[in-house]
Amino acid sequence: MSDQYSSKITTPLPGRRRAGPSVADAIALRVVGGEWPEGAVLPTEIELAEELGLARTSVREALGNLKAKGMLVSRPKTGTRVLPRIQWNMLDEDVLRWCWSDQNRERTALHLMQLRRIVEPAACEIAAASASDTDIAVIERAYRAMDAAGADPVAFAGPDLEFHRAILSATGNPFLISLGATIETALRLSFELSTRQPGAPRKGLPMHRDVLDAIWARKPAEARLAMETLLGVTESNIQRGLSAVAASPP
Amino acid sequence: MSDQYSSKITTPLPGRRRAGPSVADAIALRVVGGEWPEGAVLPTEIELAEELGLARTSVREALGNLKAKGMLVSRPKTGTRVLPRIQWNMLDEDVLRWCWSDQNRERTALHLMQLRRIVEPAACEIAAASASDTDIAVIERAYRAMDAAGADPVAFAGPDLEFHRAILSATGNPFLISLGATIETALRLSFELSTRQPGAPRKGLPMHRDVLDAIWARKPAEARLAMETLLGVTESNIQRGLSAVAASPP
DNA sequence: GCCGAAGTTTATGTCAGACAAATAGATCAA
DNA sequence: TTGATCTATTTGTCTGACATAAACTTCGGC
Repeated sequence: MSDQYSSKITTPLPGRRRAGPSVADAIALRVVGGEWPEGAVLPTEIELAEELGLARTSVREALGNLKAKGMLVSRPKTGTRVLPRIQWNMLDEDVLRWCWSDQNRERTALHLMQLRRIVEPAACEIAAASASDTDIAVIERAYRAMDAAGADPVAFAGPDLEFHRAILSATGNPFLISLGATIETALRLSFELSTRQPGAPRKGLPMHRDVLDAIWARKPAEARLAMETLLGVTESNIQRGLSAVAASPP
Repeated sequence: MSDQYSSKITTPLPGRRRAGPSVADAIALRVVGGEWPEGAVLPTEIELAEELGLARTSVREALGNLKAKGMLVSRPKTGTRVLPRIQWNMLDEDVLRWCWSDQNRERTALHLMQLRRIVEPAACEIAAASASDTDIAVIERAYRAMDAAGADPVAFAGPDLEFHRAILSATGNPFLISLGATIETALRLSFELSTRQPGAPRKGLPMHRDVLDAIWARKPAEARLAMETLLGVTESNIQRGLSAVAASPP
């Protein structure tokens, strides 16, 4: 019983790389890249496996991943089809990341900003009304880290993300918390855009302070207003970043 | 080449049922049911396969599905662990459906309502400002179908869902559209709750009319207000439904 | 007796191949 | 022409063998 693996067929198989989730990445990027547009049928699993140099099992795993995110659907004989983009779960971090490498990321950035201006002020209001002291302490710690980062945009980014995420978490609403993950990904992606202006992050610090103070003082209306102000400035930063990119392409 | 399948080993294998996505359902329900709490490591793939009477491949497919939704993570030797619920993608339709069968669906229902009151009035405002005539026509068609359904709660539900979904779609914002799918699932799930009062749906019809009229008239502020009113009534309906369930358990 | 290095164990990850089931498209009969 | 049947093809499932990684154990040196 201990030598169940004694039959040494042992095909050496030179490269047995551990592809991991990058297989799903590879296929997803080709989908958003338009190689197979909405409604198109992509190659059979066997063909994809040959093309990628993988086993059919691995390709199926990746395809199953994309199916779980609403990007694909497959039926016997018919094959695997690309679903219309409206059905994709854009709130999924991976889908968002993949779609970011789209031709028009400008529109995506503005849509994300629109979402943030809907969700974050409301979350701020709820947090000011019902956050626990622990929740507020997490927000404050993020603020202090932003302050400590000084003018370094890279060191500033992490605590900035954490600040906004902590506010969403402080609502105690699981759906808003999940949205927080989406927004955090969005922030990370649009980081390059919003920091084309060298001093921009540091200039936003007082507004973060206003948000924190309003939550700390348990004043929901003020907290909402402070966040609206902050996001207004952020949006114009991003818009300026977008025009800068348009003026001097990467 | 045509007889590549000529080697007839042909084990009859009595039941080769096509389990489909119900495997993921089965495992996910046991996860949300608390059989394996957050941080716990669940049985090995082989054990799960034996227990469910499936092949390891099928179990892996289901587990991969749950991994894609942020519920599980697995590493060699360590096994597959349940991630903390904060990391679950609650905005995914499947995750939402699975979590609905939780012990405290009351809190979930209220959190969903909180999300709706944040998102839908804002979406209404955007739709009134920028929806195309086609978008508005879709909303109007849903309204007419609600009207035609009369007092039948079951016939009323479908167009009701479509009405709210169409408004989210009319924003043209992919993220809000994805949220529409989440909210539609939420509506479908909470349908039983909000219609414990027999005449409740029909009574909400005029408020839907107000929303439609405001969008039609391109008055964003009014549209937002009308939706806020509608959701206020909906929330109290759901709350009454919840107390009714608490009073007389199913 | 303590500690680091090497071996062992065990779970997931990957590969390969044989069916099973479903179904779109072709074929054939009334 | 039309409807039922047959066929080919694609996804879905099962089985089993390894590959890889990491927790655990063992053992040698100090």
